[in-house]
Amino acid sequence: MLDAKFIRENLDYVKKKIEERGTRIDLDKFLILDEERRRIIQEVEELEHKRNRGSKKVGELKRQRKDDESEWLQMELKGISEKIKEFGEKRNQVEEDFKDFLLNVPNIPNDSVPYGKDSSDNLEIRRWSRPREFDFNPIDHVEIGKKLDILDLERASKIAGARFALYKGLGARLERALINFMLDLHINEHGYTEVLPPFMANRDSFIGTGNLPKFEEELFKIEETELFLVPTAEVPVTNIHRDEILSEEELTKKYVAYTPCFRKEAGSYGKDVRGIIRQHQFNKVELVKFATPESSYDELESLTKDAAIVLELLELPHRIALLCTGDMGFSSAKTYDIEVWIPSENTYREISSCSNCEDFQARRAGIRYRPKEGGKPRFLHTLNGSGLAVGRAVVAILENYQESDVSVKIPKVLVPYMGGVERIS
RNA sequence: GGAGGGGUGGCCGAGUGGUCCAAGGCGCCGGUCUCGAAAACCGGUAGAGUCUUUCAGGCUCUCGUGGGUUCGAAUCCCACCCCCUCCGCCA
Repeated sequence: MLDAKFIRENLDYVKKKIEERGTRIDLDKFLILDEERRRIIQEVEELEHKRNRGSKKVGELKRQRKDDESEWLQMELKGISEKIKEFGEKRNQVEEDFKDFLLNVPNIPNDSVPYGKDSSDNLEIRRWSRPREFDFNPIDHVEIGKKLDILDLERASKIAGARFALYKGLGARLERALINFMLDLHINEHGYTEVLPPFMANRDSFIGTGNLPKFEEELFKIEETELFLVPTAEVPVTNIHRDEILSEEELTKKYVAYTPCFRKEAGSYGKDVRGIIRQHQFNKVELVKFATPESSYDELESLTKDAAIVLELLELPHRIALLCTGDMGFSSAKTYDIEVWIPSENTYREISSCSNCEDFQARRAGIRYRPKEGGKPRFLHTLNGSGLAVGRAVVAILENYQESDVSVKIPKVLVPYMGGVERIS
């Protein structure tokens, strides 16, 4: 959520920045709403002031046993109270419209974000290693999974439907090994605190991160309870500190969490239908940071590095892209995508997305900190990034590490996590 | 699921219709004392919105949330949410 005062005072700038994202928002409507809101606040508060003063007087009169005068005044005040109620309803309505409007305005891109329409305008920042050249015809992860009997998509669809996976044997083991490897790395080497949050969260939490009210159709909802399955650990973990005031000394706070993620993938019909690239349920290790405004962009760089190191250690070729204004998520002010090489598609595919949301989520979720030098609490900056998407890491390993005999070598760092297994064959 | 208890400022906790502009304590900040520190003592310490904007102040709201009663609600009434204890069921 943007600061209403900031929009009011920087209308042209905000307009331009929102347009750069390719979002159309009628900010003139906002101005009208804002003006009406402030007008009605003034009206109501003036009446309330009158009433409060009068009520105090009634108390005095009663103590002085001036019952007639009091009676008179009470009658007058009753009228004012009725008016307050009437205006109050109007005020509530306007405040609600005002808030609804703000909750649907996306974040402003940081000035370091390049302008662009879609993913083709993203800026490649760097590449790590080169795709391997095969001296045989490589096959895709679906075939590898079937031949090695570690991935059974037919039976998964019998159980739950399309876009679900059933891992078996060393396939399941590989998924689990990756989760543990990533968690240990971020905990031990990068200083994150491990958390294991609920896999469902309530509406307020989803509003806090910006997934609601705008993107409800992408979520799985548990009807009876008003809970939603988390589409990413970003939701429960960022909300750990909702409505809290932290002290500056505790910042930067760094959390890492493993959760399964549930997404309806509405609007992606016909996209990535083969394999396990795009699933309704997948595993992810997520990094979340709470930082001061002054440090958040440095923290974004280090967070992205923390995520990319996973791929370096797995020795998987990848590149990092700075997303352009038109390709960023709703809550983000700046995002780096990390993309891993997928041989069967002859291209890089997103495996991590690292964002600085600045104070956008903090304002929605009421997450503040008290500055060291004292004074008013300030909204802090929230950051998050995949570290990494586990299913896609499995795809990358199977395809990049395949041999001509359809066996798959296990990356060195994972062998201990695989109970010493060095090859799936 | 049943019964009972409870949600008050950064934290603990008192407060059953007007002087609550929320006692007291802890913590924090400043001062006195001291070579310095501790202790003691003194003083100050919530947030949001809005207006005027001498950036200082005025006003309004906030005691879990939303309604209601009343001239006036932390306090009375209704609904909901959350936490705790016990019982039942269960991994």
